[in-house]
Amino acid sequence: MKLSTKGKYGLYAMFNLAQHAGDGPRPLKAVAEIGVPEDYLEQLLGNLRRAGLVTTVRGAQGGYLLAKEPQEITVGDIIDATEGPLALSECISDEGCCHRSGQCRTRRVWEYLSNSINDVLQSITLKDMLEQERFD
Amino acid sequence: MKLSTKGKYGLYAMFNLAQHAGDGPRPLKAVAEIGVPEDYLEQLLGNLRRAGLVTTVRGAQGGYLLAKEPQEITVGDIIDATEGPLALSECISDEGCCHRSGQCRTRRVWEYLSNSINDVLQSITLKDMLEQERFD
DNA sequence: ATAATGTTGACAAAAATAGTCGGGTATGAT
DNA sequence: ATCATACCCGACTATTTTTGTCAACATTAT
Repeated sequence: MKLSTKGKYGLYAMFNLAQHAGDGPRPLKAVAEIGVPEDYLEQLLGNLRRAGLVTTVRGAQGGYLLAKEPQEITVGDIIDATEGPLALSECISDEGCCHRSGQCRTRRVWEYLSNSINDVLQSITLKDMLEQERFD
Repeated sequence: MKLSTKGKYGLYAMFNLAQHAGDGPRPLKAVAEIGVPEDYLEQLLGNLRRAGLVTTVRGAQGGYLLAKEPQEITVGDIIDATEGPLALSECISDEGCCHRSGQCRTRRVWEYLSNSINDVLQSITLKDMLEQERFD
């Protein structure tokens, strides 16, 4: 069970934007300093834009901006936008998977785990990362 | 971010063994009633055996048995054995990944998240699933 | 012996990941 | 106007992971 690079790169990129919030639109080239191929990063930022986490300014002097304040953007939001929703089992999103004996008894476990993990992911914001006061 | 079928099938299989604990060794054919190809399930049970979660009896009348009491086996143990350890970022297991600017600041986040998620996974045992009293 | 059963390693199809590329569109600067 | 800077979008490809399948072997109850 691991994260793909999409979620990781997505967080790097968003953190980079957070660090430079207030500097005006930040072009892709600049964000790519986190060490991700530009063409690939562009796709990820596209997903983040469609998720409402960044806004863009097109044309010269354009670039990417956080769409909200850092304290309003959580790690969970970013993972969601770049990796797709957390789905420990398709039983949670899909219906009609419980036709075999014994499996329904595990469904509530997936649900409980998903909710718990989402809570954790939602509990950290970009602002927390900027301040870095937490994380025991 | 999702679980592969390995973890899911692994939990199904372990829950199946838990339900039939006390019946003696349960052959692969019987466990496969959870709806998983026998040849594939065999590999997963092999991993669960090497992780010390099941024991086996070879030969006729043989089969698989839980290696411990249901309350001593957690969902986290099973996911670990079948999917490999939770690794949100290779920065946690590997060293030497923090040579680019800004990335180290995210490392502690991965660590915090990993620990939190592991806690959740470790908090549910097979006994909990058998009794099914929890899971709000 | 023989049939039932677990063990092992190699192989392969399918899907997901991780990019790459080429052409578009918008816009500030000149 | 035009040009350079940037974002936008869809298609393509290589690599890796997942999800099996298979064949040969080892062990043991009967």
